[in-house]
This record gives sequence, C-alpha cells and structure tokens, in this order.
Amino acid sequence: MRLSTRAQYAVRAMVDLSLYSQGRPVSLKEISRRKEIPLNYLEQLFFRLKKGQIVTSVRGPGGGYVLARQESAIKVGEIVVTVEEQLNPVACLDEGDRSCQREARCLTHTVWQGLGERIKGFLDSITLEDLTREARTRPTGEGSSGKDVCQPVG
Amino acid sequence: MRLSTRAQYAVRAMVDLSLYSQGRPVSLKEISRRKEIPLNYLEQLFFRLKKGQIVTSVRGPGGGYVLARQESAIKVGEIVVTVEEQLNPVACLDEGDRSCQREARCLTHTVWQGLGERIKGFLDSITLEDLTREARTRPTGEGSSGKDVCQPVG
DNA sequence: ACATACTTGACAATTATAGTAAGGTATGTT
DNA sequence: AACATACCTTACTATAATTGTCAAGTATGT
Repeated sequence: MRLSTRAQYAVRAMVDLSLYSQGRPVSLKEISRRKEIPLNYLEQLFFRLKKGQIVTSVRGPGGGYVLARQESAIKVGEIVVTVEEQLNPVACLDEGDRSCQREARCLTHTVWQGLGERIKGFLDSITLEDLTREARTRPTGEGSSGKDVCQPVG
Repeated sequence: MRLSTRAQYAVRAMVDLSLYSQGRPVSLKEISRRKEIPLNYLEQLFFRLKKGQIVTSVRGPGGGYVLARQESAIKVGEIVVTVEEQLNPVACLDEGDRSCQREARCLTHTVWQGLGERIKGFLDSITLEDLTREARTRPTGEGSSGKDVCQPVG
C-alpha cells in the first residue's frame, strides 16, 4: 500500500515551487538542487503536471514553471492522481476493468471502493496553501533552506 | 497506491472460511477450489494469518483452519496488515526508518501520516461479521456458490 | 548566435510481487 | 503399522512496475 515516490516527489516539488515562486517562474534546476531530486526525473514529473493543468511553463532563459492556479485551489489529491495515474487500491475499480462485473455479488468490492473514496477524499481535503502556510510561519534561517520534506537537514 | 493481491486474496479467503466454517475446520483445498486461488499460495497466506493469530489450525485428515476469534472481533485491517507487513503509504513512516528524523521540519510528513491513519482506521472499522452478514442475507442458490468476490460467476 | 530551460521519447537497472515447486511434519483412520 | 490427508516451511523463478538515466530536440530571451 505504498504511494510511489513519484507522487511524493511531485508534492514536495510543488510545495517548493509554491514557496519560491511569487508569480515568477522557478526553474527545475533550482528545485532539483533544493530538493535533491534528479533533474531529468523532475522533468518527467512536470511534464505530467503540465498536462494535468496544475502548472504552466515559461520557456527560454529565466523561464521555468508557475502554478496554474492559486495555492488554495490546488489539492494534494490532484497532484498525486496526476502523476500516479491511478489511485484505486485494487484493479477492479479502474475504469474499463471487466473482471468484476457483478458488483452486487462482490462482497469485498464495497470495502475497496470505500477505501479508495477515503483516500481520495483525504488528499483532496488538503491544499498547497495548507502546506505552505505552515512553512511560512516558521522561523526563517536554517528552516528555510528548502529541504523541508523528509530530508534531514543536519 | 495498490493493495497487494495477497491482501485481497487473504480477505476473500477469510470471508470464505467464515461462511463455510461453523466451528468445523475448513481445508485450504476447499477454499482454493471455491475461490480459485492456487493452493500453494493460500498456504503461504494462512501461514502468516496463523502467526498473526487470526486463525488456528487443525492438522491431519479432516483438519483445516478455524477462526481464532469471533467474526465480529476480526477486523479487515488486521488481515491486511498481517499479510502485507506494511500499510504505510510512504517508507519514512515505517518503524526503524531513519531518513526522516526531524518530523517537525517535514511538511508533507504530516499528510502521509494522516493518510496512513485514515486507511488503517477505515479498514479497522469493518469486521468479518460485516462482510458475511451481507452474504448470509442473500438468496441462496447460485449466489452461494462461493465465488462472491470480484470473480464474475457467469 | 548563444545560453537557458522546457519538451519528449527511449531505455536500463533495480525492486517488489505473484506464483510455483518441493519436501517435510502431524494426525486421524483403517 | 501403514496410509492418506492436510498443514508447515523454504526456496526459487518469472514477470511487472518503478525508479532513474540518457539523449536529442525545441522555444525564447539577451
């Protein structure tokens, strides 16, 4: 029951983007440096995030990525779904799956369905704003080094 | 964000055991036949379920497995955790993980932690009794063929 | 022109999962 | 005692997914 590191990276990167961009584009190089995520890997992630209309891009020197919407309008669940493709706990919940045709007879189906809904619901209840608000109210200095997420600073 | 098929099989098998055992041991051969799960694979699962004290075993001819407790005292979450080992959405929540030492600085940590708690909480809110009750109130006949879970009957 | 930085596809390495195989042990029945 | 049943345990293989790398391209500001 593991979230892919893709999803974890994506959320971390989006938090970084949100914190360091004040309307100005942030290059992946910057994010890569701050968050210690391989640049090429980030590029893949942001390719998806752009397709998912969560960010927009600015090409050329001084370019980079910008949030497509306000922080408060970007849900963590969105980010995760965009890079993960599927958030369903079991395959038979996926769209187009035909292995579980008679839902009424499927005892455990209801359980997995409910589980999926809880997961999605929870992640959708948290916005980028919620995550950055916390970071902004912290004392600056070491704490604002950017490595805020699951990476020991010392 | 997929649950392993191990976990899905385990829950299905436990439902089967619960339905067909009235105090009497049910052999894995039976369950294997009804649920179309490879016998050897089932053996592995029940090895874990026994260690997890969710079932007890009776050896020899006529033997099999029996629920270790009442249906109402066996939570789906327990079954899943027992065969999955880990239910945490991210690695840094695992016991003994040292990669995320300064929790206070980890912005997204809280999200994954909350997610893990929701998942566990939801699965723990459902018991075997909940699942079998539904099955028992259904009309018998084709519906009681045993293939009740994510396996089309026709 | 040149440098920056996004864009895109292909691919290799690693890991986890699913499933198979095989041999052993306990125990009830004849 | 012999046999059949069914649990017990370990080891292994194949497959798939994930993670991460590489490489070559395109757009654009200076």
